[in-house]
Amino acid sequence: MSDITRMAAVAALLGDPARANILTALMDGRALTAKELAFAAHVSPQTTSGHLARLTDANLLTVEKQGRHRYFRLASPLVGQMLESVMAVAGPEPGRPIAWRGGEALRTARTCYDHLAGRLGVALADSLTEAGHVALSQDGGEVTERGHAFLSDFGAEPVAGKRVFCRPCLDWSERRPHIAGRLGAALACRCLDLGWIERQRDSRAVTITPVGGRGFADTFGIRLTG
Amino acid sequence: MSDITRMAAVAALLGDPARANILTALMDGRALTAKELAFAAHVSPQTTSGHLARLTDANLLTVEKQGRHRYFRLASPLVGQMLESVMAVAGPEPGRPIAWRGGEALRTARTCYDHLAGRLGVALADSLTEAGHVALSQDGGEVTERGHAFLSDFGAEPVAGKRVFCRPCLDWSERRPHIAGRLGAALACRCLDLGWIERQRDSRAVTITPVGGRGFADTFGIRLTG
DNA sequence: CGGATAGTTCGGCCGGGGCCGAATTGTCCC
DNA sequence: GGGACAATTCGGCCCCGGCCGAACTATCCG
Repeated sequence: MSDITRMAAVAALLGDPARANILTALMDGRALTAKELAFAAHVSPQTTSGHLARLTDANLLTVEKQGRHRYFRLASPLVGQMLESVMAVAGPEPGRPIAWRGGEALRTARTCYDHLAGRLGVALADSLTEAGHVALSQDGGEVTERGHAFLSDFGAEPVAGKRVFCRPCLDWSERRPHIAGRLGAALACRCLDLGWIERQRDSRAVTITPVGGRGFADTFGIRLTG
Repeated sequence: MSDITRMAAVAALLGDPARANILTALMDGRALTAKELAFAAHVSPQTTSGHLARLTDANLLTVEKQGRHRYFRLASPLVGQMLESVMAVAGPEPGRPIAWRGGEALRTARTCYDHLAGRLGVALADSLTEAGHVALSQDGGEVTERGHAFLSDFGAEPVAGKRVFCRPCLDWSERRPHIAGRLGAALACRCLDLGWIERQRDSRAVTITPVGGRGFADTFGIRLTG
C-alpha cells in the first residue's frame, strides 16, 4: 500500500461522523470507555465497538483494559494535531452562526489537546501579546524578558529548559491564533490549579468559575461577555 | 451542520484514494489541469471531473480558467498543512519498506508545500543544526548569530523581518524533522536558483543536479547515497 | 465551417460499509 | 451460583458513492 493510499485510509477513518465524534471527544487527552464513546458518537454500542476496533487497528487510538471496562485514548499528540488541522480547513460555517450540540460552551472555552482554546484561549493570547509578555509570529513565538517575570509571578513558568516552547495554534472556531506548546500547557494547568476553570464531563468544554472570572479580569483584563 | 460533521465531511473528501492522489499531486503549490489530475488519480476524466467539483465546492481547491483549460490548485496553505499532518499520522508502513510508484525519488528529495523534505530536507536540517547555525526544538526554532552570517553568505537569508520564521516540520517518510517556515522556503528557493535541484514534472519529487551534488557536499557536508 | 481536444453531465452498475437486533463472552458483586 | 452490566461478534438490510460509457458543450485552429 502506497503512502498516499495509507493517508487516504486514515482520512477515511476520520470521514465518518460517528468516528469523528469519537475522536473529538477524546481530543483533550482523557481516556473514555466504549460506552461513553457510544453516547458521544450517537450510535449503538455494537456499532461503536466496530468503529473503535478499526480506529485502534489503525493506531489512532490506544486501549487500556481495566476490569470489564476498556478505556480508549488518542494514540499520540500527532492525532490531536491532525484533527485540529482538519478542523482548521473545515473552517466556520460560511455565513450563518452554528447551532452547537451543547450550545456555545465549546466556543467560549475549551481544551485543545493540553492547552486552552476558544474565545478564552484567543483572549489570553491577545492579552499576553498586548502586554508585551509574549511575541507571536506566524510560525513561532517567544516570551519576553518582562514576560518571564510575569509568568513566573503568575505561577505558569513552563518547565525550565533551554527554550520556552510557545507556538501559535490556529483556533478553528475563532480563526485566530491561541497559544499552544509548553507555555500553553503551563497556562492551562495553572488556571485549573487556581480553580479558575473546570473541565466538563464528556466534553472538551471548560467552564469559567466565578473566581476565574475575577481572576481573568484582574490579571489579564479579560472579560468574556459571551 | 455542526463543526464536527463538517470536519468529517472534509476528511471524507481526503478519504478517497483518487482524491488523495489529486490533492497530493497539488501539494507543491503548482496548478494542474483536470486532465493531468486525472492521470495522477488513475481514473477517467469524467470521474476526475466529479471529484474536482466536490473538492472545489468544499473550498479545498481553487480553479482558474484559461481558454479551454481549467487549472486547479490548493485553496490555501492550510490544506497543504492538513495533508502533511494526516501523512504524519498515517506514518510509514510498519515493518516492510515501501514500493513507491515512481521509485525512491520522492523519499530522496521532494517539496513539502514550499520547502524541502525527504532525505535531503532532513539532511539539511541536521547539517544546519550540527554546525550550530540553527537551533531546533519541538515547537520552534531559531537562527543563531553565526547562522545569520552563514545563511546570508549562502544567499538564503529569509526576508528581513522582526523574526526569522523557522519551524520544524515532521517529515512523514523519514519521521524526523526538516525545516519549514520562511527559512525553509528561502533555502529551497536558493537551491533552485543555484540550479542545485530541479522540479520534476507531475511530481513533488525534485532531482539533485550534478552541480547540486557537489554544492550540498561542499557547503553542507551532505552526501546522499540513496 | 469542421475536426480535434478539454471538460462536463447523465444514467446505470455494483460493491463497500454503516447500522442495528440478537446472541455471546467476560467481569463484577451479592 | 446467578443477576447485572460492559463489550464484542454475527447476520442481514440498505443506501451512499465511486466508476465508466456515451453523449454533450466549449474552445482552439486550420
